[in-house]
Amino acid sequence: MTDTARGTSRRYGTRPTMKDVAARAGVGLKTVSRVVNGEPGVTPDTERRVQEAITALGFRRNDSARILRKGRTASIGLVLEDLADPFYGPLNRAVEEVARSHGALLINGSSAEDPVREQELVLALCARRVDGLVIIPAGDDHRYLEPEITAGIATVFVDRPAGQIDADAVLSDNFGGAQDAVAHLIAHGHRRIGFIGDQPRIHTARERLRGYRTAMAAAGLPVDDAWVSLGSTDPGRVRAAATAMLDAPQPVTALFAGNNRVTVTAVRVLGERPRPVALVGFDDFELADLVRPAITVVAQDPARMGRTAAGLLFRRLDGIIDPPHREEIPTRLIARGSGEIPPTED
Amino acid sequence: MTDTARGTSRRYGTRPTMKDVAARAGVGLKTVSRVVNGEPGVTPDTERRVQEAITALGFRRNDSARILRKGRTASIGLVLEDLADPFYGPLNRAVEEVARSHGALLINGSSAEDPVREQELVLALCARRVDGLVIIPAGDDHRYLEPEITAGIATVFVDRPAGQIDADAVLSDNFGGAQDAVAHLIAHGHRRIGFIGDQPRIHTARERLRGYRTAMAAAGLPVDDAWVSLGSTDPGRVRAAATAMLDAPQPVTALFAGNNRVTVTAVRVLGERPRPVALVGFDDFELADLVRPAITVVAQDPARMGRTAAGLLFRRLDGIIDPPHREEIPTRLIARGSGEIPPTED
DNA sequence: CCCCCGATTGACAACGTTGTCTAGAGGCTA
DNA sequence: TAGCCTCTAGACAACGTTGTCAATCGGGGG
Repeated sequence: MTDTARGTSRRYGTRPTMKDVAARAGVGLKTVSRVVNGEPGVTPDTERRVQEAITALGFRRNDSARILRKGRTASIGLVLEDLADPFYGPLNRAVEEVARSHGALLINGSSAEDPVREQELVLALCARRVDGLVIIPAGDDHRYLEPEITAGIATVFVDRPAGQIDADAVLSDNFGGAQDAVAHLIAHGHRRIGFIGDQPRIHTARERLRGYRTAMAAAGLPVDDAWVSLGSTDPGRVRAAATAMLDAPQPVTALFAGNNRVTVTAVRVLGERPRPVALVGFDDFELADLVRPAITVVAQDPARMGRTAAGLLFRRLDGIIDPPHREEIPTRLIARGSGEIPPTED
Repeated sequence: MTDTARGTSRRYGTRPTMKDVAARAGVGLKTVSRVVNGEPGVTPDTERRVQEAITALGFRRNDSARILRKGRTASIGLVLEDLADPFYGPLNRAVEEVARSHGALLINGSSAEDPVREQELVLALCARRVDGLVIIPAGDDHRYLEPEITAGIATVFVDRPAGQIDADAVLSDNFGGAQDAVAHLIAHGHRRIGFIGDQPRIHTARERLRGYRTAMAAAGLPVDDAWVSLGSTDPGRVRAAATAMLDAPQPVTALFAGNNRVTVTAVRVLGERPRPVALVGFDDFELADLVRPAITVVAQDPARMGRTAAGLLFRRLDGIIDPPHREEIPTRLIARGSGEIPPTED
């Protein structure tokens, strides 16, 4: 780029800089910077001249340069499993609102539940020097983050804890919620209850299974291995698991679905069967009250999780340095009908 | 920051730079740059020394500086109405996937359907020098974008066209889809059909209303003003509108809901009424098939819209400069039951 | 034995902004 | 009127990287 192409006749794709504005307004570079940033010490007359030049040239401050100079990017990264998953919508939005209230932008991406992709994404965000990270982890080893955290990138894990490192985390009460769900079914007379959950490498799946087992044990009920199925939330897999439990010689009379995707598939499967089967799902979802029977769920509060996580992040960024902190968000059982169906024998 | 604090004993919050790596490896700065970027012309032995230094220091390239130098940020901005709205989930994800395949990150934010906030957000993204923008507009005047587009920021509008400027747009066939929906109801015997839609300043709401009116006119049916209600999608407003239409002396026998939020509220209202009322909704939604009756919808394809928009964006970024291009994505009527209910008189 | 060539390497400027420091103008006090 | 202080303004370096260019080295051909 030649100097002549700059300032006088701008070419397509070239933006005016403060230098150009300064030249046009007949002032120094720093004076433009002062006007742009609303710093004091500029005569009203000078300011007017600069403003006119800014408007005439269509100048817009280059935040890349500003970031480089100031060291803070005023942006935070959010890594979650799938941007398209409705469960993460409110969480995403809540994080965004908090970021916005702190003047920060949000960069986000999906890990697609792939630890490698999670790491790539996180490190790309670190290279951008985001001020902080909110991570819904896919992997279970986050030692790769240690240098970043040491270097000052605040990090908060949500929904699932970090693996192999000690970091802030905001989690649902998965264990307690699962206990409540199963206890609810037991209270309605069920003794053979199936659990279909997510892959066991996922922390929430393990915790919910633990809640299931604990509630069953607390009621003195045995658990047949055939009643427990952990794996992908692929509809085919879930459908097969549910069908197997329902067609067994001693079929389950109730299902506890480990997350909202499992619940949706379970609703479809149960709708096709003659005999009514009770169902409680972990995670609330829109329209759960419109399905017949309406679906009883253990509701999490994803918006609150997002708000809490982002709040924690910015407290850290503001220099309030505590030891890593783990926060647990309570769940709430919402009885709507499907969980109150009594057991029926063939 | 003193030079002694750098390179030898790093402090918390300070990251090593290429200069530090170079010093430690006993090579020049540019050689480190070459290794980091995988450029040719480095001896295996030198490369090894540099790699060791990188690992030892926990160096990570500062992309802010890189961006400043190279002029491309490898990031695109996505502005939509609400990150938490399930309709935008697949769109968001599709844009992200395309961005990822081009090595770009996604910065996104919600306009909350507020034109001022949209503009703030868009200009903040421009200040970050995103390479391109995908915008679901809230406002109807986008002249503020003209200098940015001239400066080379590629811009694609999705779901709704830009206002007052000529820009790429990817839209659903709102008019045709609405026509199909209403014609479907007419074919099932309805003559008094209500339309509850979004605020009239929103392009899609106007187009869908136009489709409604056209279909009615094509069947030679009059449209009573009391059958049409445009406004916010707030449940209270929608409920009131639906109730008024259904309680009128000449009540409507079918409802056409202008978007998924309206549809959901309509389902709730209709579920409370003794007399069955037909319903077709614009936008598909998860579980529409599980509600009883299952909901007939005009389905859009938000993932395809996102893919198309992002594809267009990157084609522009790759220098394929066409005149602004408008693409229309077809809709598809999915009959599930609620749209096939015949008219019933009191 | 000298020269040329390619390969490797590093010095230096530039990207556009902000922090620091200094210059100069003008007003006030003694 | 000299001296000091305040207020405005600009020169300059720095942020950490990459592009350009020149220097150095070793080897092969004449």
